[in-house]
Amino acid sequence: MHSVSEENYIKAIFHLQDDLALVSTNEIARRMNTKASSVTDMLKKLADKNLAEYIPYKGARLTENGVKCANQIIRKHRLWEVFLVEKLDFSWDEVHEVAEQLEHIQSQKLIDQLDKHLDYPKKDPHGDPIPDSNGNYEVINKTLLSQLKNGDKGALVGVIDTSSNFLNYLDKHSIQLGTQIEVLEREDFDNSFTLQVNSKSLQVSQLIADNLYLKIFK
Amino acid sequence: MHSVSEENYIKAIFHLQDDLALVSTNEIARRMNTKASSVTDMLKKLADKNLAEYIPYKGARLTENGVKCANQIIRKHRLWEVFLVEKLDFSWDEVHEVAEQLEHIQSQKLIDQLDKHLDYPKKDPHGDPIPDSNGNYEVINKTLLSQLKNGDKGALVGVIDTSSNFLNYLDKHSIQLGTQIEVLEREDFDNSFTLQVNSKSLQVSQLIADNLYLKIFK
DNA sequence: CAGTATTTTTAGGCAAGGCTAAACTTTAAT
DNA sequence: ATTAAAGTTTAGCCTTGCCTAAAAATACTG
Repeated sequence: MHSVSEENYIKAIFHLQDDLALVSTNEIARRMNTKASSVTDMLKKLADKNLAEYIPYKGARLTENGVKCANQIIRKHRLWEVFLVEKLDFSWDEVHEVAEQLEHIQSQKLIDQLDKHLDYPKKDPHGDPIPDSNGNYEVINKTLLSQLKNGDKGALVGVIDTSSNFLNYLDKHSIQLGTQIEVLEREDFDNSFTLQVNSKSLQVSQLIADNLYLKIFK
Repeated sequence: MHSVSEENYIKAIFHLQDDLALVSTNEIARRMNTKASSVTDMLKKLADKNLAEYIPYKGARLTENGVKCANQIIRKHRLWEVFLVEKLDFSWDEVHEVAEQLEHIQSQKLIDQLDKHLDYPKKDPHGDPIPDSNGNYEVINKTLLSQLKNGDKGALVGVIDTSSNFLNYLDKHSIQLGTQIEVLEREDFDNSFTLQVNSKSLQVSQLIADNLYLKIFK
């Protein structure tokens, strides 16, 4: 199989890549907290293993093989997150770090049985879809809060940032998956929003609006 | 914290050491499937970190610190084994390899919550005691089958070898924890035994008798 | 107790994965 | 079209953990 380091690079490229576009060395380095030179080394290795396509000075993208691999890692990560929240009473801001470790455990039976034990969940605690054992997952219909206009209304179905800082902020305002949110006013000057949430009005910055996914009510 | 490799050495020394006696470099190398020279390197490192006492050419033993550390690793290993058997329907011969990986996950909360989720088990699926979070565990009153005499009788409370090969052998003869075993006859020539198990008579070699722990009926 | 056998350590190397500094491409801007 | 800035790669070095071969220490044996 692949080393932990390889798996982490695969995951990073997967999350950064947007369809056909190449992901740059620097983008990967930023996301992984390493140096560009280390990324170059690894990209060569991933290319050798046919996990990524690498064009020097241009960037890299995962091969079909690499995508398959990424999906399995993400499946494991998200299943463990569900386990931690549902069975071990972790809160949604505590799971990421531990799941980062658990996702690298190698055992097909383990992950199959875990999936079954959790009753084949479709989403993780942050609303992200869990790939099945073939790598397929439900595409979730969602829109970034920052793209909404006055009067738009929806329910929270996902978050992008899964850091404790951000999730604690949401908890503080009793915002969780499913919470209904309405845009009362959008301030074009700084892209901040005035929202109606839990029967209260709440002022949020662009950064926050850029990290919340809603399912819009028509 | 300590690296995976360090943890594995600590565990190996712990299992090999018999109270005060020093464990030799070669013993450790054999158990870890590495070379003696690698062991020497690591013993120096463990000594530097005050996890082991190392006397060149003589051997090593864990310090109090090292023992504490070993107990925590063993606690994690055995709790995960219980989890795999009780919650994910693994059989007792399948758990070891996966638990070897899971025992290195670093998260105090994870292990505390897992313990709670499993309702604070006292023994793992092979009958071995699970240390509590302070490193204390119940001493189990047990005797090696190979030390019994004709007519002795008891119940299986533990196994030493946890390999699939051995555990499958036991499964084949429907021997599990709690199974009653009586020594019908001991053959002094080759230390083999004729046992009464599950209302049948069973011939076992010394190797097998050396891997079964019984609690003797008085 | 001398000599051999065994065990252990040392010395030197290798692979993975990271780093810095220098060299080289590409991009952007005059 | 040059040139400066930004991005990327190369070269060389480091650490961890492992290895082999040789040297050193200890243990055994007659």
